[in-house]
Amino acid sequence: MATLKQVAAHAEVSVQTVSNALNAPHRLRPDTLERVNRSIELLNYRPNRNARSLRTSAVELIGYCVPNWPNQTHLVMDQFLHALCAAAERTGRHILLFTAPPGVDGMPVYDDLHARRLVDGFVLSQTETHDPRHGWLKEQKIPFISFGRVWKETTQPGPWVDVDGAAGSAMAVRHLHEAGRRRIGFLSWPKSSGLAEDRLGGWRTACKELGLPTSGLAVRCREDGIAEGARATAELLDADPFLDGIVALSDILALGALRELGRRGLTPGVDVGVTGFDDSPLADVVSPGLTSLRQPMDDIAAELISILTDPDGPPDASTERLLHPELVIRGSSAPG
Amino acid sequence: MATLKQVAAHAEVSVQTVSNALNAPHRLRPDTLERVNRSIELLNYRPNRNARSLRTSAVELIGYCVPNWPNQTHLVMDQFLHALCAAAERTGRHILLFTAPPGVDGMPVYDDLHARRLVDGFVLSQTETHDPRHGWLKEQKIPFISFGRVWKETTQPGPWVDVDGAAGSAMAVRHLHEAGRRRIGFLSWPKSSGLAEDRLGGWRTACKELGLPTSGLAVRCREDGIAEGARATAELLDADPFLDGIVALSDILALGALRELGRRGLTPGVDVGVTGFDDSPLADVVSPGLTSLRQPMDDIAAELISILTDPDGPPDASTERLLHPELVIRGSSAPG
DNA sequence: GCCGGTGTTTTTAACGTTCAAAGCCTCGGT
DNA sequence: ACCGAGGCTTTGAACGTTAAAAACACCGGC
Repeated sequence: MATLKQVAAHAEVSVQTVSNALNAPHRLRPDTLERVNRSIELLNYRPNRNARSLRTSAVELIGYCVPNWPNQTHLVMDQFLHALCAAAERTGRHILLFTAPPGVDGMPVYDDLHARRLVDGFVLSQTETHDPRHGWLKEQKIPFISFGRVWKETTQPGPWVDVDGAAGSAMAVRHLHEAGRRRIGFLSWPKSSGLAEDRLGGWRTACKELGLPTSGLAVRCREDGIAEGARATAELLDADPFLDGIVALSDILALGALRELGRRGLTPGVDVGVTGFDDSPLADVVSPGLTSLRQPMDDIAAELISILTDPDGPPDASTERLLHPELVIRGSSAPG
Repeated sequence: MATLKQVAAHAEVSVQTVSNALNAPHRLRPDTLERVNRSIELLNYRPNRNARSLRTSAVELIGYCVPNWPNQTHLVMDQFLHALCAAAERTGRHILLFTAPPGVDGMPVYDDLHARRLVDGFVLSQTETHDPRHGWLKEQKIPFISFGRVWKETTQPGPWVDVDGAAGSAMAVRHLHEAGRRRIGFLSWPKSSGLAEDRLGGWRTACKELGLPTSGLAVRCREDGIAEGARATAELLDADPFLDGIVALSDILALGALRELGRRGLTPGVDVGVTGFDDSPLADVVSPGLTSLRQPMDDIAAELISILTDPDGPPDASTERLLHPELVIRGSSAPG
């Protein structure tokens, strides 16, 4: 394994000159640069990242805690991780995975990773209502960025990137309206979820703008499951037989809706238009395909990395970015 | 950020003594150890991993290439990653994620990560038939371990951990047989897939052992999709109206089977028993639940890490571990 | 011929840790 | 009292890199 010293000897320059050839090539005379580069090439030199990090005290690694909540399905996690990695690599960085207990119990793990210089900062996701990690990291002055808002106002939430759920619901409503739907229901979660309130609000606003009814058309599911989605759909249909559209808070709930419609002999996309959220692999795999709101993962990841690694303004200055989802139309909302 | 030097000054010992307190405590007199530990605690000292790695040339990081094959769904990737992280952490290591082009085009990326000392070795997954990575890494003497066999014999495949697909299929067949099924079909993939041939072989062997017919009961699907699974199921049912069991190579194909059964008015679990593979989130989410063969992720991960980080015998000595899947029984194979 | 300036290269000194070897006790045996 | 052995601790050097400062070479102006 070649070192700077060996390259320097080969090119007959000092060690520092080789270092400069890599980090500040403009400082070298063109012919020297050329000669050094030839030696680098010839000896197949690669800088030792540990030595560099020791000197500069920056490891170019970003920590991400891989979530493990068995009750909540992470259907788009692989998409997210791939996008995050790719974005990090575009800035010469990488993602370091770790596990930690949820909530405040996990804080020692974050602290340790940072204190031992395994990472420069963190990307958080699965942000909870009142997520304690934000305040804690901020206090420790550990750089971080959150995918997802901290919904209830803690003391100074810290920087985040999120997708505009209200806008997404509104897009779904307008799409169904254009397809002729006039009585559009909404499958929601318990009130405690900020994400749910956001998406529900978008549905309500859009319906009002279009002159559509909302009263009695929103049902809250107890959890994110197919069975709950089906139950809630049954409840909606029992209360209003003329229901012809359903906007669901998640793909899973939407699948429940599809199932209940099928059970009643109604055809999704023909009798009732259905949309989900997040465009998980499920959406493309059921029949008819599920119309869903895709999270722009590449943009999200790029924003996360860009804010976290911004050399000036530390991300401490509460940066906030709200991105728009994209409606992916499949058979569940439009026949054919 | 406290350093060894500061701790040493505080405890009134030399730097090396503090280092020993951490790495070889038996070398210290009990009272010295106690005093040093108090100083460490008091100053909240954490060793700087970069400095340590520079000195010892081991980074305690394991590279894992996050796959990105849009055509193939990675429904259990989050389970795998969590298990892998946890297993790595149990040995004081972490997982570093990266992206790379598939096949031999990605090799420079692996090479670079290793040469620059960002990782000590690699965990490979999504191993392909004739996967070029094994030979290449072996040649470069870069430590690696593969999740999944290299099916066609390349020159010296290298160490791997895998799940016994044949045993899994056989378990599924025996389970269906116990439930009274006597004509059990198999949904497969093209012959080129080693994984498919493995699982298909297990079905055939088990059927023969139990005296069940196999001729004409295996269908090959062109790809891993719901539609293909449904088509193949239709083909099976058209050819043999008395078919009462289906072992599918994947959960996705099994979902296709469920769909086709429903279309024909047949009830999964009652009229025809269906099983899938991998126990993806899908299996728990459809109705009836899909009986499926769970991959023992924690064991897999533990084996991967243990072989890769084995201090004696380098994993170069072709180590091979074949683990058993576990049958998770749900409504698709047994009524109730 | 000397001066200051500009552009290029080298020297020196770290970054925080561990390894190898040397040093210093203390103690039992002669 | 002296020696050698063991247990514990310190010393010195190194891992490979970069920042800062110093040195050098060249040039145009006076």
